Amino acid sequence: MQDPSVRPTLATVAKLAGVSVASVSRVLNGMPASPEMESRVMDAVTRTGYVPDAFARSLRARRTNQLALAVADVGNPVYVAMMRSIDASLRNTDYRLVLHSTEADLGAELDLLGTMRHGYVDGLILQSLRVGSELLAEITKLTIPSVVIGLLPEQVPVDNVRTDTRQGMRLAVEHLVATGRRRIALINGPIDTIPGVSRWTGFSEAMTEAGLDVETAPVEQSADFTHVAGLEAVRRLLARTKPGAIDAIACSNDLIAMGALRALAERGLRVPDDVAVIGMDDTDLAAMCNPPLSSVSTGAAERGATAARLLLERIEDPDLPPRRTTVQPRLVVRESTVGNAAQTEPGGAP
Amino acid sequence: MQDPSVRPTLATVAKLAGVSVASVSRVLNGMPASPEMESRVMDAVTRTGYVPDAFARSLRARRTNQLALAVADVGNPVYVAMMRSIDASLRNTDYRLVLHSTEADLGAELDLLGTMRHGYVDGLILQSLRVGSELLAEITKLTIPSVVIGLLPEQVPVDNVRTDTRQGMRLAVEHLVATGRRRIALINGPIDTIPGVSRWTGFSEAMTEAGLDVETAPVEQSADFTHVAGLEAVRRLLARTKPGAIDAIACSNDLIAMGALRALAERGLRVPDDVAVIGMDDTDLAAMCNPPLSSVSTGAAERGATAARLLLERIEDPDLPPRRTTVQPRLVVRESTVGNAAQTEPGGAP
DNA sequence: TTGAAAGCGATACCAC
DNA sequence: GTGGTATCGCTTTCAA
Repeated sequence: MQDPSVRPTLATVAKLAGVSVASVSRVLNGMPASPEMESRVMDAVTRTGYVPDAFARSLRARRTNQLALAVADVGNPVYVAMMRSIDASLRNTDYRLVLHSTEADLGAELDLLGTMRHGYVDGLILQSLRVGSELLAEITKLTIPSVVIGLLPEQVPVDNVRTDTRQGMRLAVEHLVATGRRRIALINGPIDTIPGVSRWTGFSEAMTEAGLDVETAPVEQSADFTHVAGLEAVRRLLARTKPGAIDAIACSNDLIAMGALRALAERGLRVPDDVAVIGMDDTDLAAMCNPPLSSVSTGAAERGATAARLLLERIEDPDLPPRRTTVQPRLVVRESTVGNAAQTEPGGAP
Repeated sequence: MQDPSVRPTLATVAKLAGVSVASVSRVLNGMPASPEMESRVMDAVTRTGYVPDAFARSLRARRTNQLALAVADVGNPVYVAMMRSIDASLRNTDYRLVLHSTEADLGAELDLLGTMRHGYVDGLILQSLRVGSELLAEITKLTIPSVVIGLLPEQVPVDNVRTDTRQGMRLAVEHLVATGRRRIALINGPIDTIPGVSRWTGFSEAMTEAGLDVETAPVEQSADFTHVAGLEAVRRLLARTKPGAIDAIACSNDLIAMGALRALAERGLRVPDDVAVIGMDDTDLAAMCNPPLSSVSTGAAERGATAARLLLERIEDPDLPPRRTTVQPRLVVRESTVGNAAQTEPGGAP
């Protein structure tokens, strides 16, 4: 072992082995070399405790071995699930993951896209709730491979992973109808967001197809997609409707659904006996609820894994045409809609 | 604007401005320069759209502007809270966060510590459940500034952030006793882990001090700290004890407590009327439970923020003596122990 | 104040 | 197969 206070470099190793730095580099990168050379180099490497410097290598090789992941909120279970599966997808590659939380703030997102130009990552996965024209402009200007998770307009030439929440909400309502519910309420998120609109559309379509009147259906808007806002929305809903007027609540996501479970309990209503509740996203929370929450999976993990795959493919071949992947929602039945439910019941698009 | 396909470098800017690269570098780094020089450079910079290359700068400056964060499980709400607050702490610095999930696997942790030697980060925050001798050996060998979140032996000269879960469990039991409970059960995690031992110790101490018999107290071990394992453990507990034999359950964490809420509901037992339940960690989940879960906060966010601060300080001054910070647990009362509880009730060490 | 030039540590090209 | 060396993009002496 050498003096540990100064980090050994290729030159250190080369000198000790009595060979050139070029040879050391070659051996270390698995290029052809004589057995004699190999053993001398490897010996010197272990004796010096040499480890290549990531940045020097990157500077030369024009490759950082880093990918950036930007999520709206590192605290939200849906995004956590995505992160997790992206992390898992990268485990057998030599990419590191640089994490950015944008707090769903446009300014932060724009900033982030700007910093990409410093070239500290080989690619970017951007998860964004609302992709407006401003953001879009920056995204298309990006010079590094990138994948957007979220709803991108059709013509944008950027790899995109999305999920069909309109269809997801239809699955939810169809399930409620199939299990005998007729007085179905919707707790939607803000209607001025893309997710809000598509959920509303799905609800409306499914209700109509079931021969139920959407016009008179109780619909309440939650201030946002959080538990607290959901709880308050359901309280309002229950306050303004007659007892028994509602026998099911379709919620825009699991957090809101948890609020619903709570609000119903406060009123002494039993789930699912009096009122069925279904959520959306099928986060880890759903299985942990009391009672366990039926939910429509929006495939967060699958979306994450797909995004990772698309990104790696594009890095491999930047000339690939832009690709668009849609993850189909899937119904997961638990006890909040069916008392003695099977653990899981497959569902999905026809 | 230049040809966008080739990234402008300092040389590009220098040529356009008709000055030397050294001058451009100086201006860009805010070193003294004539106003004339400044305007010429800045003009050329905007015209070329120049942005410095992160890796080239790092290679030269011996500073990566990156910190590594290794957590046992990016899916666990406690670690998510830590991540979040670390991320927030770094927001106003120019450090990026490289995320690693070790899956609580020793091999993965050792691997990770090894990769640190590639020098791609300026510092490391390592959160680990069980710091054994093997891991410890590697940690002390680390040549970069690092902070460990978790229980480190006293003599280890590494910055350490910890929480006193023994005291935390005492707070939980004292609260149960203070609210009239006497037949208190403990659902502990694996007793062969550090957290498992300290929770048991705290439980035992508090019970004894309250004049309750620990020997006969119902204690069940959960296979791990997850919801499913907790649910099963509580089912076992209820199966082997007489109805009414238990009027409170202290749980080793919130996930287990959620399992308890569910298991009690399955038996038709009311919370808190029949049985009080208290969790630990005070994760986001606690407030979302039905009923909302009393919990002992182990200050995940605070621990994260502290770790970040310690790390930045050490990077600033590597000669600082090793520091050890303990975050005191804090009781948070919700409805699972007290029917009509105040939202939060301050508590803590004497 | 400004410019020339020497590295930082690794890779890859070009002779031998 | 091996060694010398230019180069990646930037910072930082050292002179002028």
